[in-house]
Amino acid sequence: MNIFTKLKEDIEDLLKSEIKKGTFEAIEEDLLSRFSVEPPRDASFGDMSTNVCLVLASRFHKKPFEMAEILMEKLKAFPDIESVEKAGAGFLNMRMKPQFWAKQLEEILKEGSAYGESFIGNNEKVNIEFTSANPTGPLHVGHARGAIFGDCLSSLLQKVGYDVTREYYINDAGAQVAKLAKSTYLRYLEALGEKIDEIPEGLYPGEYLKDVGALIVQEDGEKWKNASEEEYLPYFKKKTIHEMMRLIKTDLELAGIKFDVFSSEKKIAESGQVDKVMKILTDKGLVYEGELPPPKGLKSDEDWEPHKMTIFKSTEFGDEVDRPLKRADGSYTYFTPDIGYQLNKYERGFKKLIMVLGADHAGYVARMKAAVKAVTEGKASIDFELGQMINFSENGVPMKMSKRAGTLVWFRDLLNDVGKDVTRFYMMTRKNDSQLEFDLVKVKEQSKDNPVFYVQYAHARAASVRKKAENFFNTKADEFIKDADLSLLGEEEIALVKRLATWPRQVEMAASVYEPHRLSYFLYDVASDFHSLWNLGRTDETKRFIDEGNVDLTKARIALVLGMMNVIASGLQIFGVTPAEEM
RNA sequence: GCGCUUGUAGCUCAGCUGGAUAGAGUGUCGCCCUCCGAAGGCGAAGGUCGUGAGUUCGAAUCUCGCCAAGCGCACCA
Repeated sequence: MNIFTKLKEDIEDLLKSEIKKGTFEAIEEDLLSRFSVEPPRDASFGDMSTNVCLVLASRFHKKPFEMAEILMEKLKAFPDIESVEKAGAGFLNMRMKPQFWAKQLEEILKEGSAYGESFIGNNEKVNIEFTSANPTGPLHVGHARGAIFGDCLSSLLQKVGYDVTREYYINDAGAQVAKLAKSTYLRYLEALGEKIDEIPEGLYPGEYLKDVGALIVQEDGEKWKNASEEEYLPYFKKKTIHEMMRLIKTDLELAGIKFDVFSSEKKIAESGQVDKVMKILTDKGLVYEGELPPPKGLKSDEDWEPHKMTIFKSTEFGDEVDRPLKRADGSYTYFTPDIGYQLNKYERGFKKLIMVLGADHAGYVARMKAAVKAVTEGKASIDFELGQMINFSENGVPMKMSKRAGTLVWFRDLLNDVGKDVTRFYMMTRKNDSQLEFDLVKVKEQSKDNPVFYVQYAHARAASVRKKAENFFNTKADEFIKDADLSLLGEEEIALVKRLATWPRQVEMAASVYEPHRLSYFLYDVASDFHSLWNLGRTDETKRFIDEGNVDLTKARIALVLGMMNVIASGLQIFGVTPAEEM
């Protein structure tokens, strides 16, 4: 439960009843919710703060401080509120009673790592498409960010009550696939002992295709040796795609990512989806035959020959220029099947679509938004989350990556080197759309400037305290904290409870802006509070979590420790990171 | 030339979708272990929030101009 939302609702109810009593003038109902209840910037102001008087006083034809006077008295009567103060230009700052915080801790303990879940998503279906790397080889580090971000965003939206489908689009149709299959064929011949020259320009030279070639030899022997391209191509396409997807799925598994749906471009196209798109757009009068102007970035010395093609009037839906659906030779551009795919999602019941892409696909956004609007009559919306690139370095030395130079690092190499948990958490320490520095050496450092470590360390340390307490009480912690008297907790300890109690709000806020990275900062703060508390016990033995001379206080403190572990676990769960029991 | 993203402490970055005195880490300086995990804690110093205007009770946050960086701008996906 989000305690801020709860208090806001209570204040709204209060306003309504005071309007009834005639304290305030009647105003439109929807205005009554246009204020906020938030934690104050400075904790010394109180626990919760509202701008309700600033926002609404003028509507009631009152001055903010006048309205504040009136509300103060009413709020003081709330059972959980200890005191109310006016501040600034008309803020109301409230302090909650200690029992209130004790109740929050009880709830955290009851809910475990489920704490922070909510229903604001209302079980709405959301389709999140991410990764969707072409099945031409294993995932490389360039896919890492999108894959992890997409997965974490999915978990985050699930946490707040959306019905999330993680989806991967397999580009298994088109010219690239034929090139891929031809490359495999060369490797097949090679595996049969034939001498092949260098893989020709335009084909795929990747080593991993050798395995596919060898596999086909193993299964089919010389069956395809003298086959014509026409004969071998369909099988080699299918086989190679299948094997490449196996590699990709292995990589994903290593990263802790599990997709719900893999959609095949080929299958969707074969179902007539592309023709359907043409028909819908044509029927709406959004298609014409014509020529497009030369691209804006064209340098004057480059050639540009206009062709007559079939074009979608995407400018009617906010795009910069109209986009071609069919080339001059009548074949479809990549764009048309893609529209068909988005329509397919809509037909499967998704009205909320999210696509996670690299920033280099930014040009794709406007046209696809336009297309989705057109083809679903505005009933579905598609949001794009563009991830900026990662600059990889090793001890400060930038790593150059290129396929040609063969220095490209595979995603699996990254995962094996740095570890799944560290990689995932570290990706969540930056906003998706800002550039990320990823130093393969620094992310493994075990110090507090590494948030991954710092948060895990707090959890491991807490686990160690729990273990020690369990030895002391000779029972499981869950048992002996049952009769803990949480009112015994001191001010510093309550401060941590207060932070933990804002967790549901943090999750909701992060979810509402699709920014899971915010949670990493919150977890860092929780860890920091915990480490501080710990250190109080260094100089003052009575402040240790386990005070053998004070059994009751020890129980209450261990309850707090477990509560903190729950919140860290709840957050790490969203990130797909396993909380460390020891390090 | 146009579009998108970004610009906050020396460095790396947060900043709660317009709120109160702009925050962390790192680096620099000072302090705290006869051990519940010092892999940590406490404190000092450090900012004209790129820049110029505008919107209003109130702007790092919204609008516009300018400057700078990254990415993109074909019938390639």
